[in-house]
Amino acid sequence: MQDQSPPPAHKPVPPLVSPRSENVSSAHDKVYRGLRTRIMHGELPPAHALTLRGIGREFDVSMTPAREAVQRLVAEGALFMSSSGRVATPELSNERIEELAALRALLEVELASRALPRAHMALIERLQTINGTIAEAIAHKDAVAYIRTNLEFHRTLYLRAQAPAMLAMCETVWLQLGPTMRALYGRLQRTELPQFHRAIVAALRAGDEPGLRLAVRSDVTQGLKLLAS
Amino acid sequence: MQDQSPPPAHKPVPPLVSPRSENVSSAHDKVYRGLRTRIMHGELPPAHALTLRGIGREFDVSMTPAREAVQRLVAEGALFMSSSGRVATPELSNERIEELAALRALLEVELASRALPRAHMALIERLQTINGTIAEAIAHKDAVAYIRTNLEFHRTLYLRAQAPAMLAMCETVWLQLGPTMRALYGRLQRTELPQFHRAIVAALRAGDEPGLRLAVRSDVTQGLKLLAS
DNA sequence: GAGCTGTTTTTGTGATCACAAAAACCGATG
DNA sequence: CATCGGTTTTTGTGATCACAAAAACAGCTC
Repeated sequence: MQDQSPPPAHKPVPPLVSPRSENVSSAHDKVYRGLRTRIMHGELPPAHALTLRGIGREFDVSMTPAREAVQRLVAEGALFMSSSGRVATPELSNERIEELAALRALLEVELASRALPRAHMALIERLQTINGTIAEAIAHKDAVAYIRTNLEFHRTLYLRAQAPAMLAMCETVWLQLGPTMRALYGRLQRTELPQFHRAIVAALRAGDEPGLRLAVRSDVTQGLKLLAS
Repeated sequence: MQDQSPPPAHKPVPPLVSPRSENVSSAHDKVYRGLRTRIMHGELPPAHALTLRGIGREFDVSMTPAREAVQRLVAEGALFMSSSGRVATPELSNERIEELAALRALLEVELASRALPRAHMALIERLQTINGTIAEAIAHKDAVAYIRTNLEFHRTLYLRAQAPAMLAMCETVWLQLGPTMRALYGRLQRTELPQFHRAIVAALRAGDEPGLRLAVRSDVTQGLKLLAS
């Protein structure tokens, strides 16, 4: 009976590899950001289930930071939590999608309108470059790359609006739509490049505010109308 | 001091008062909702600091659910977290307040517009009743009651819009403005009852959509314009 | 062979603990 | 009297554990 009653057992101090030095930015933030970009970029399909222990294993942290990250994403609508606490990416109803599309239109038209007077040449050229990257993603039939670069186009423009709270709300909507957009563009297999993006650039160049508002509204609305099929 | 040398003895199982039976809805939700309504209703001034252990003591839970609730509120912008992890109610800059006011106008005009075709007589009468309660709160110089009933007026109307995602975003904005509204109305000491609320009710009764949009926009904007003083 | 029941595994929840860093405190010194 | 130094206290962070409930699985009966 060598180890009959291991009295201490109380070894709660694990490695402790000295987490200081270097701005690790708190482990749960790493998990939060990792999951957030994955969801927003459409790397996860709708109704994809996640487990806290699985997340912890993947990001090499314990359950505590994983839970905080998940809670935060649930609060933002990026994940849905069942009554038993299980979390999964949302499977949106048609009414919900239409409502989120209306929200996108409302917010993004305003953001674009505010960005217009501050849009200089360098910004417009950057937007055109991004448009080229989007065309590449479409040519490669890479849905994730398409979603990511498409959002980058919009964010680049809206950053000029100098309206951080409004942009944050906008990104929350994108987050909620992430898995749905993946499912949508995944089965859509579009081959044309976004026509409205060119209209946006043209309106910016011309300083045409009504044209810009219409182009943004059309771009935001068009993709999400196809799901009625 | 007083080296008790507390023998751990490994007794991690506390009372465990059988949390089953009854839908306790998970302890952190109780904390979240409690803090959320307190912040939204303006019971806390701006820059009011909170501690996890203090929250846990107040709601009679441990630090874990308190942390989750705080994380969630931070994600929604209801609390701000310093780099060292301390949390406090936000002290908004003037630009931020103006931006949030613009967001309120954008969202609430749309919500009111969507609610208009569904607004029946019972709703209009309910709104008038709430207006009476608001007048009482003003008479009693009760800032918290004023904020609470004022938000109730708006929420009652917007619920008819059948747009839950939009209403949720709207409430997030209210949440961020809670402490600021307390500070504002606290030192304002207004005695007149809200003129635009009557305009909203009148426009609803007349089915006048442009009038409704203008009235809502004015009501939302007016209060927050005074802070330039 | 299909359906149901009892068991086993998985999973979320909340409490506790050790630790690091920030904050508060407090005394000594110029 | 103010300021600086060190010490003590407070506070957030993350890991771990026990437990309950849900899910998965197995075995048994009809």
